[in-house]
Amino acid sequence: MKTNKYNLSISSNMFQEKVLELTKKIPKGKVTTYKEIAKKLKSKAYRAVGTALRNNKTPIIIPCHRVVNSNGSVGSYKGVENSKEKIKLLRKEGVKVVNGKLDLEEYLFLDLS
DNA sequence: CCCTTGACCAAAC
DNA sequence: GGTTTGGCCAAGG
Repeated sequence: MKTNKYNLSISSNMFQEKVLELTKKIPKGKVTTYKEIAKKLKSKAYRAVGTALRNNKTPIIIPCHRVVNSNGSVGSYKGVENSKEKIKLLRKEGVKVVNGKLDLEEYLFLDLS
């Protein structure tokens, strides 16, 4: 979907908005994956989810550090892979991170309604 | 418009 | 266990 006859974007930003909304719902001490967020949006735009979070201007309000890769590695934060800051935040919330990875079986939060 | 770039994923080496 | 490869799709140039 691109533009309408007035050359205005139709559904741009909606994707990002939804991503941020879902991210806000992740409880402290839990995480979710880029894939699960995309799935909730009925999309396979895994990468676009990352793009949306990168665009996030309010990292405190939007806890984007709780979004990780589906293989259990923490992924990136503020454009930096395996960000020390991201790991720190997660640990502070009670998530065990070992060697840049965590146990999804234990921490994955799926009920994003 | 077309082309490139990613905070990714799954499968295959 | 790890690295590479092709695919994915929204955004920006």
